[in-house]
Amino acid sequence: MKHWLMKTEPGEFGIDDLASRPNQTEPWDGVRNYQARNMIRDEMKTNDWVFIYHSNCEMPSIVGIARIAREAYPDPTAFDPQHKHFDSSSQLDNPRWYMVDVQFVRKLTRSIALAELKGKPELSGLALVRKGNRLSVMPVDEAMWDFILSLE
DNA sequence: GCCAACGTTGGC
DNA sequence: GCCAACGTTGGC
Repeated sequence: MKHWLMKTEPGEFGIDDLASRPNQTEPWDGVRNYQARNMIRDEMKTNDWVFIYHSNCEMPSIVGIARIAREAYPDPTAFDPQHKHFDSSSQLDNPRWYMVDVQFVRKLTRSIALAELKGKPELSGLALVRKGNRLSVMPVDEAMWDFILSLE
């Protein structure tokens, strides 16, 4: 069982939006970064745990927990010329971009801010706290996962 | 294959 | 809104 962190902008689609979806589940479309794509396509498995992280907002924070509800399948928004995330180089018979379905589990009892995470030596290896990090999907060591939950 | 230009991410 | 960091593009 792997552990992950996935970023989302609460102004676009936040943890509360996820919780209010049918089955509390949402296709995590729009990932257009190869490193993130490779993890989504090749490594994420059903029932893997996910931290939901709010980025690009007043207080960037880990806000909740989700699980992988469906393993990788082609991201249809890449095929739709009308869509914001359209990519003409992704072909139906050779999809370039993939997505998973993510299901809400629970919100944290308190949001844990990036600023707080940055101060923890236990998390120095976490990609999220490293300067210039732009990955929207990243693995989280089990030890770090447990440590972050202990801050709750 | 190099690298400058450009676009995007995302904290602050 | 600013800007550093980083990824992608495309000319050569």
